[in-house]
Amino acid sequence: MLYQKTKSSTTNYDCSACILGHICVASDLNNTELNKINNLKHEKIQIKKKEKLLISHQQTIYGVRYGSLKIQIEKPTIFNKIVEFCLPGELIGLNNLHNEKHEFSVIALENSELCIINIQHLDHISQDRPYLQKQFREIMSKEITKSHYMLSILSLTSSKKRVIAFLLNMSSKYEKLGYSSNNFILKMSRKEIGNFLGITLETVSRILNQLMKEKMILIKNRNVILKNKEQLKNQLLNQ
Amino acid sequence: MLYQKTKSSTTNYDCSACILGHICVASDLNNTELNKINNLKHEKIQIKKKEKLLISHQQTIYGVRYGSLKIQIEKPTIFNKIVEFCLPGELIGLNNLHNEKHEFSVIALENSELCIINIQHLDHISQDRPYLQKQFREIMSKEITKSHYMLSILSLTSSKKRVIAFLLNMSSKYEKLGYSSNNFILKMSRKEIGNFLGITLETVSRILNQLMKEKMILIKNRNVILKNKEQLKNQLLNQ
DNA sequence: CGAGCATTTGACCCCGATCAAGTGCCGTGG
DNA sequence: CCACGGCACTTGATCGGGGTCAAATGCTCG
Repeated sequence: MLYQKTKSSTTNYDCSACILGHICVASDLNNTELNKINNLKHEKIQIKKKEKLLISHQQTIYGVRYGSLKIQIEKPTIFNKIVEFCLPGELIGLNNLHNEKHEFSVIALENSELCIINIQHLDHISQDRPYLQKQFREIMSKEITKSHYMLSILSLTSSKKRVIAFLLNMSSKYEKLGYSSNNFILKMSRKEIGNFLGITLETVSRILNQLMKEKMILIKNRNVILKNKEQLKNQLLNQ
Repeated sequence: MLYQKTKSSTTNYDCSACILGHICVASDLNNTELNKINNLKHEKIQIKKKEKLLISHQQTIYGVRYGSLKIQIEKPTIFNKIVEFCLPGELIGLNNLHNEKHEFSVIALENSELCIINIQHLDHISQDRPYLQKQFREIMSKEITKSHYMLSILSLTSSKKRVIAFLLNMSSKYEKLGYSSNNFILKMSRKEIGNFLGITLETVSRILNQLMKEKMILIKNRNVILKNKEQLKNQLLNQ
């Protein structure tokens, strides 16, 4: 189940042709600029559902082309804590651009494809393009903000609020991708949601069904419909 | 109590003369390089104990020169969640280098001094110094790693583990500064620790006293002595 | 179609939140 | 310098949310 990079099928492709260009590293670039960085050719990698990619080397980040994945910390002290779920357009490995020991892994929740971005290569082409550096810094900064937001969610005492925050978070992720923000399919299990939120899978299940009884959502298996997003948001405000 | 930047006393000073040079943005630079960036003059700011600095503009980061501070998210939905305690040599504002709305504040736990680093200025001088960009990226990446570590702590179900992780975390911070890692003074209240860890102040108090009874620590008011760090670390591993 | 995982649901119980009361500590002002 | 007010901290009692264990049912994929 462990996926070695060397075993994987990789292909060169052109950044300017990437369907994710507008939300990826190359975002905010106009066509002229996009053509300029055509020389940023890089590989892509396919990961099948449930396969695991152990991240060890520090010179690479990954952009999700399609699919969905979970990022989990690999530590003896901490039982495989999931810190993030990633959808297309998101970057993986921003937490790994330094020398301190820090192991984590990427596991595909469905068949997925990542593009492999060599950070030195990115450095090279951004040397005379300061806006690229700025843009990359902004992406990293947003990542920190996201983590802080998650920290605040995990401090919300009630499990109900955690689950609601999770649903709204997934909703906004799908919205960003241009999909319906009220009607989506969860790619992860109740157990994985629980891991992510710091609660048990039974509690996740109970709360989802409670929210359904309260007519705020509809949930059948992993199909979610948010019936009343405003009411959900209000729940986060209460006391 | 709200501290306006315009009201504050600021002074220009020279980066190469900063006592924090070796752990600040200029870290890993040799003396020759340090001289090169002498033109990175910038201001410093003094914040008195309990004073608050609201961060709004996105072009600035702050380096702690001395003192200690807490960083908290300002959101209507979340009651002033503390996401970090900062000691000298740490950077503040890395989560704010993007355009998305994101308010947070810095509150001094004791009289402190920050140096104000204009990010555009930093950009300017690092344009022909790629290693500076790389270094800054590494610092940001570490910040993400730290947040992920905190996320995993907040998922540790037991409050006891949270408190132990907090103590070990503070210990390593003081160690990095060259102070004793087994004997330090907490600058924050039980309430603030509880906020940070997502538990109540009463629970913090009870657990600290429990750890004392178990002879792993000594604590009197805010003076902490770690008597058996190995045992503390083992507590995190158990089941 | 069947094995094994995912999910639901119930019962029980414990950890930690909440409320409350008392003590300690610190800074300010008389 | 002392007295006082208010915050910080401790400690106790109670209670409920959510963890744990268990069993049944539902899905999914080989």
